Formats: sequence, structure tokens, C-alpha cells
Amino acid sequence: MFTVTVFLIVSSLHTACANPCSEFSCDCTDTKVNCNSKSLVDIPADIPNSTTTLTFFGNKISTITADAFKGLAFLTFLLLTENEVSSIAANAFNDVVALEQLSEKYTNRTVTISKNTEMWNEVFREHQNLSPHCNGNLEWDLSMEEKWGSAWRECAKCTQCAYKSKMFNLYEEVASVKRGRRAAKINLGLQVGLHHTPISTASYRKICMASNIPPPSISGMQHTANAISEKIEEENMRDLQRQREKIKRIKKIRGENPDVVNIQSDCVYNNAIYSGIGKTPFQPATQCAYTVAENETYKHSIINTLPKSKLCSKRKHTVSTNVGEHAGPCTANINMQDSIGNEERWARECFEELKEDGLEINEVTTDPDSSAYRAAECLYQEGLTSTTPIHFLDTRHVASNHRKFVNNLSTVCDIMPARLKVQRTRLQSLFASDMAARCQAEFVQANIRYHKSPDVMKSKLSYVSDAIVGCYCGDHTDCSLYSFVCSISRKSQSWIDKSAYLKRHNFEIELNENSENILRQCVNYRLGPGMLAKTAKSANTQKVEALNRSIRSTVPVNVTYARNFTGRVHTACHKVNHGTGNSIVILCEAAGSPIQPVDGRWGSWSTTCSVTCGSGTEYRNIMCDSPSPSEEGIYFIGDAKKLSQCHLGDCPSHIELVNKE
DNA sequence: CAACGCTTGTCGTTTCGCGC
DNA sequence: GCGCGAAACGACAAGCGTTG
Repeated sequence: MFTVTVFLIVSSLHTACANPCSEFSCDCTDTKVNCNSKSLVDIPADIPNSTTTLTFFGNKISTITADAFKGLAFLTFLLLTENEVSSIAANAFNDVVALEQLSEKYTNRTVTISKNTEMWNEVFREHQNLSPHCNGNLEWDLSMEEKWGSAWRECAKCTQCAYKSKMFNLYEEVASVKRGRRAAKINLGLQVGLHHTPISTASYRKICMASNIPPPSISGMQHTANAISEKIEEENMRDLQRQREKIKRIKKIRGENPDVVNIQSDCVYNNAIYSGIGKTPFQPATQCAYTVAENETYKHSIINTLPKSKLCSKRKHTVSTNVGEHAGPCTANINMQDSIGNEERWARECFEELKEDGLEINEVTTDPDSSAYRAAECLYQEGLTSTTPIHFLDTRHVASNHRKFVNNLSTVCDIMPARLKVQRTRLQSLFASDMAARCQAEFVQANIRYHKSPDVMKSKLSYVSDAIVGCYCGDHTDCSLYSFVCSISRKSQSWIDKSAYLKRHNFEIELNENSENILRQCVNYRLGPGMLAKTAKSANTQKVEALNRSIRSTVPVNVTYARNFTGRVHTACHKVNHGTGNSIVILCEAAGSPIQPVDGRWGSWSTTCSVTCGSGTEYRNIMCDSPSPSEEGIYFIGDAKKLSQCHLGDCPSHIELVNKE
């Protein structure tokens, strides 16, 4: 037994105006009858004939008899949701003028409302034509129902005559000019959604079953996922090209060379490495994605991504077998024996693709340990590009490495202001964090002020270096003159007294030749001319790292999506460029399953009276918010505001108010 | 090492547009 | 009306990885 709820909108040619509401069990105003939540088992027999709106929400109605709506010629709106309707008399709606829309919702079945409406309209009409005198009930023929992925195919039958409807597809189909059956939109849309999450076939089916929803078959979902994966890849490739063209246009408008672009790039790896430790000497599951984002606009759009996988979906690759050595398509695009960590190689492929679109690389921002810059350099040296590449390092990685450098320097431990080795070691760790933060803070402030003149910045920061050395030794004279973050001479307000790391430790290093040299060594790591040149633009790789996190969240490390890896990387890329919501809408459309626009409908009236007692003016407001229209949906048209008189009873007299006080 | 979970490939079945 | 072919889904088998 399953629950059926019916929602009907019928149109009438008349406007009712009689007084229908005398002596009727339901709530009744004018021509509106409200029978909601009254534990009704049947439709009441005495519904006024002039009723235009009739609601039966939340009752226990199971059967709709032939004369349930007899004589209700003016009915325009009928609501039967949250009931247990299992059969409807074939001629139940004979007196209702013109059936416009009917929707039906099963518990546990995914059904498109408009398709369901079409089905029942057709079933009622067909039955009426074939057996005009039959008094039987029309009901679902459950013996015939078919699941179609997440969607359903259903038909109806008559309880009395031999009428049996044809099968109806209760789902939207993907438009196609090709031959053959059409995919259900919901099945494609589902896969687009799943591509944005780490959930795949098995987990989704568990969710369905936990909710008592019959899930699609395992392989059916997988096949759809594979198809969607390819479509998403195609769409994202087109989108990346559009992003590249956009950058060119922006640079042209700025009056800059549109063929040269500043970039940030990084690689993310998906290795099920831990599964192999101590177990297998050979690790077959190895994937990576190299990504390039532009460093020209605040958006830092991704302009190229390169998924690389050693995983062959046919599982025919070994160390001695190369890509393309077996028949049919292969999801692996690098050989087993190749190094997955060869960032120079991936970067080169990325840059070559950009060059094909007429973009050459100028400033390259990478992690300090990346060899990607060498790719740009090689392309230039080989004469394939004509722009000299410049290498910059990600400032956050530099700060992190700076902390590690100071923390690992044994000489630093010796000058820490503490008596015991244990204390000094602990102080060194805090000092390293503070030193990295201090230098980064000074650098950021200098960059804000002098980013347009690198030479001035370099000169200012050389003074700052002296100030920092003095600062840690308790001398804030230089700080007050040159530091950007410790510019007040009184010690109580110095950087160290505000430091989260050092303020509790009464930190002051004894100044001598040795300690000064060590401190200078520490400061120079970050603010010395070499590192300043590498970080001059204060560029970072945060955008590509955001993509890396997005990829990790959609391709779990311990699941090897051999076939869908590429699709999931492209999904993550599209998501980062457009935002999750927009991305799903765009990708659904690309997959052939566009999300239908939602039209707005009026909500309920809200009233505000201009006075708290006596007579005043009343504004009645109504919002188009039930639901609100989607971006492409339409607003309901009409007056959203009405003006009328309101009366809130007599106001208390002056004497009454005085007595109250 | 066996049981189990997850993904993928192959084959069979069904539907539906198109041409004859 | 019939046959062909494309496309979709489901059943089943196989392979890899994890867990106890």
C-alpha cells in the first residue's frame, strides 16, 4: 500500500457570488472551503455548489467516489495533498468544467508533476470515451510499473471494466535529434549533482534505501556517471577556453598586452598510497591534476587544468604495458612507469595548451618546491614562446618554510633567553613562528605601501631588517623609525608584547656580535634581496590550492575513480570558477537536463494598520514569494499593495488612561 | 586469508525514431 | 507494419582494495 496525494487545479468559466457557507462542517469563507486536517475519511457530501477553492490537506481520504465533486461547477482550486488516496472514481470529475492541471506524488517514487498530470488527464478522458457508463474506480496498475533509473513508468486501470491505459513515462526526457529512447533528465541531473560530492553509486543507493526509496541499479548509475563525466569534461574545456578569452579581453581593455598572462599553478595528487604500505611493492592507483589560474584579476579564474591518471578502466596496464596498447578507449593517459610527480612535464603540457590559444606565460607563481617554472623557461629557451618568464614564490609557502628554517637552525637555540635546554628548544619553536609572522607582516605592509616601486620597497625593508634584529634584543629605537608593525618606541606596546607567541615569555635576546649575526641570518631568509625578488609581487597560489581542496573533496583519497577521475577534476574546476550552485545549473544544461525555471506565485497577505486603536489606513502587502521565482522564472503580475480603511476598536479615553497610571 | 565493498565491463532487453 | 540501429537500463561476473 502506498500513499497517493492529489493536487488539482481546475478552471471555471464563472465567478461565484452566492452565500454558500451556512451550516457546513468545514471552515468556510465566501466561496473558499477549508477542510484541512479534520481526519476526514471521505469527501463530505454537503460542499456548497458555489465553492471555488476547496482544500483537503492532511486527512485520511482513501477513495474518491463518483459523486464526490458532483455539482461543483465553479471549482477552480482543489488540494488533496497528504492523504491516502489510492483510487479515484472514473467519473469523479465529470461536473468540473475544465481540468487544467493535476499532480500526483507517490511516497517513495520520484515522479515529474506535469507528466503525472498529463497521464491522469489522458486516463480520465480515454476511460470516459471508451466506457461512458462505467462506474468503476481508476487506480494505479502496480503490476505494470517500471523503474527507470530514478524515474518511473506507470499505467492505470479500472476496477470494474477492462480498461487499461498505456504506459506513461512520468519523467522529463532529454531532448535529442538522435534515434532511440531518451534519457530521463532526472537521472542525468542526479549524476551532475553527485559529481559535486564524494558520493558515488554505492553510497547514493544506501541513502535511497535508508529513505525507503527504490534506488537505480548499480551499473545503470555507473553508465550514466561515465556519460555525464564526458559531457562535464567537454563543457569545462569550453569554459576554460572562454576564461582564457575573457582574460585577453580584460588585458586589452586595460591597455596591456593581451597575449601575455601572469599565472599561479600547482598540482594535486590522488594516491591510495597508504593502502600499499607493507603490502604491495607496486602501487597502481596514481592520479594527479595540474592546474593553472590567472593572476591578473581578483577572481583568479582557473584557465587550464590537466588531469593525469595511470589507472586504466580496463585494468590492462602493467609496468610493461603502455597507454594505447590495448583495444578500445582507455582512461589512463600516462604510462605506469612514468613519474606522477613530474610537475615540469605537466606544467609544460599546460603552458603549451595555453600557447595554442595565443597566451604566453610571464610571471609564474608556484610553491617553492615546484619545478613548474623550469617548463616556462624551457619553452622560452627553445624559442617556442617569446616572453621571458619570471618566477615568483607563493608567499604563504615562503612564510611556512621560513618558520621551519628558523626552527631547525641549531644556533638559534643557543641564543634563546632561557637557562635550560628544554626551555630554549620550546622558545625556539615559538620564536620561529613569531619571526615568520613578523617578517610576513612587515612584508605585507611594505607591499601595500610601495608595491608600485620595488626599489623603494627593497630599501625600506632593509631598514626594517635592522629594526627587527634590535626589536628581539629589546631595542625599539629602529622600530619607531622604520618598522611597519612595531612603530611605537615604548616597550609595553612593542610587537613582542602583542605577539601571541612571545608576549608571556619576557622575551629579550642578549645583543652581541654572535646573536646579531644569527638574527640577521633569520631575517634575511625572508627579507633578504633574494627572497624579496622571488616574492616581490606578493602573489600566492591560493586559488589553485582552493581547487586542490575541491578536488580532494570530490575524489576521496581511498577511492580510485579510475574512469570518472577526469570528469570529477573538471567538475571541481568548474565549481571553483562558477560557484557550486551556478556550476550545477550550467552543467545540468550542458548534460541535456536543464533545471526548469520556477515561476513566482503570490504568498499570503500581510496587513499593517496605521493606528493601534480607532480608525486608520490599512496597507495590505503581498509578496511573490510562494515560491519566489528563479532567475529565469516569471513574477506573478498584479497589485502587490492595497489601501483600505481599518478599525481596531475604540481608543481609551483620557480619563481611563489617567486612572490606569 | 576470507569476506565484503566498490567500480567496471559484457551481454541481454527494451524503447523509439526512421526508412521502406 | 516491419526491421534496423542507437541509446538506455539491469543482471551478472570480474577485479581491486580494505577490514578483521
